[in-house]
Amino acid sequence: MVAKARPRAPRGLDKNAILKAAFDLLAAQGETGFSIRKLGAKAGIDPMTVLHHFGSKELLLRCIADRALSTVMLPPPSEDWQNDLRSVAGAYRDLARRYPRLFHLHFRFHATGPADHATSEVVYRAMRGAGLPDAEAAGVGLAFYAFVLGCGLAETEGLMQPLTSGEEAELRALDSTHCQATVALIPAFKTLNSSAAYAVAVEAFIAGIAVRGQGAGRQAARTSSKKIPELGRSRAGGRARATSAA
Amino acid sequence: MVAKARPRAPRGLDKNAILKAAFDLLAAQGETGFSIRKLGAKAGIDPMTVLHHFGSKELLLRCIADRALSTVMLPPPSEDWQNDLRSVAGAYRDLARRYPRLFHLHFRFHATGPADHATSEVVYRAMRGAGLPDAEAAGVGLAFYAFVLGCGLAETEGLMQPLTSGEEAELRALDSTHCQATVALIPAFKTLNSSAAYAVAVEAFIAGIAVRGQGAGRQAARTSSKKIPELGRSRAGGRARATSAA
DNA sequence: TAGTTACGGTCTACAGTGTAGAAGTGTCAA
DNA sequence: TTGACACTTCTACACTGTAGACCGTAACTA
Repeated sequence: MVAKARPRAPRGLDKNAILKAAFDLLAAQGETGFSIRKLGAKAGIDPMTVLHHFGSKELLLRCIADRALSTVMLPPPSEDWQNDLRSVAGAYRDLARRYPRLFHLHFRFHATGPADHATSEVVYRAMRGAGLPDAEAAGVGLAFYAFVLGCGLAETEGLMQPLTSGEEAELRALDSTHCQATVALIPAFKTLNSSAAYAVAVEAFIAGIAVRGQGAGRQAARTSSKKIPELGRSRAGGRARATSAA
Repeated sequence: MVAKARPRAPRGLDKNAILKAAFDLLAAQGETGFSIRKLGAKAGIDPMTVLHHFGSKELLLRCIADRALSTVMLPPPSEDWQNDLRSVAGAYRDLARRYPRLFHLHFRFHATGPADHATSEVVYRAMRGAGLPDAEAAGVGLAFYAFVLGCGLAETEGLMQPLTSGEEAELRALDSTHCQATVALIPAFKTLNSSAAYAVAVEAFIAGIAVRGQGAGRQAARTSSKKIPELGRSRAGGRARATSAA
């Protein structure tokens, strides 16, 4: 019994080193392959040391998400609100592609920390720059954020990938009278370019915000669109039916 | 030893009854409070019976997601593609609000089963109806789907809720020179109406798609917007800087 | 009718999880 | 020297998903 392998004494491992190890492990293995015990083994410390520093696994994950967010690079806001929105969208797409295994955390732990505030400031500034009234700028800004997060998550989850042969077979087996458009787009799905799709969708959203802002700026809106709802979803036209097939 | 409490014999519990119990448990407790053992206890069966029918917890969750999706009611596609998109957006928002504890599953297990195909057919049909070329219709259709899912998830995760007093204090503590727009919007955040925000964002996206479709229909586009990128994100203007504060 | 097979259901056991509580070890101030 | 304190580790508990063996019943075959 010469010496205990791990004396119970301070070892100079600061919180940041543990966080870095946790970040790397999660980024590499994903959430299913991530556990406090595995982290301890990888970092060469007792699992309970991790909890002593971070309180719980939940709080540790929150710190990891914050750390990922802090790597987001964003040019300073300019006079061109449209380009500012493109920058935000591009930065978050970058984030999703750099850390696909942990991007989903940004949905769970949103809007905590200064990194997020700097980004959202750009978004809200853009919404006002587009001419939206404050009452709409707040909501549409959040929706733009949700759009960007949703697209990033869709990409990390494989929704934006080109069709595999197995999926193609599944689509071809669909009733071509009821799924005419889906079947017609199969070639497009096979050659899907997620970067292009993302860019076009962002452009569309920005163009729509511009339309909305111009309308609000000139008059009471209600010029270009038949109706601009103030509340609730429109469910007009057609009897509702279940989408599930027989 | 009169009788074993649970004879190992068929008990008439079909897969569907187990699925219903699982659905209810997950919808009520959320994923953290959901386990095979708890489900077994609630349904009065052995936990292994669940696995015998569903193979694994993962596959069971997939079935639960499919079941939720099959409750989506959607009017049949009409001649008005804009209204069709509103219907899809409204139906998914409904879904998120009805089952907030399990909505996130639709990101993990996307596009499996006939229910989803019926919905996405409406989306792709709308994209073509808007005048988008097939190469764009596929990607923008998926992005619209990601947008809808993202907004739904944002709502279930609390991102779209009115500001609490604690969050308000946090925002007020921000540097008002760097976060001018954010601070200015605090009153709007306090009275945020998520239904209205959702509706306005959907209108904006639809309007943007209409603009894009008209441009593509008439000429080569490049009329209303300075540039319409074909690929990649634009990162023009300004030196990049980290958004994390000192 | 007897034998076989297939299936539904259960039991046990294993390797793993997060974390509460206690205890050891070092550093620094009083 | 004596506390107080922060850091680290150990032990233990309640819980998880699930592999593999086992049992009962029903249906089919010879």
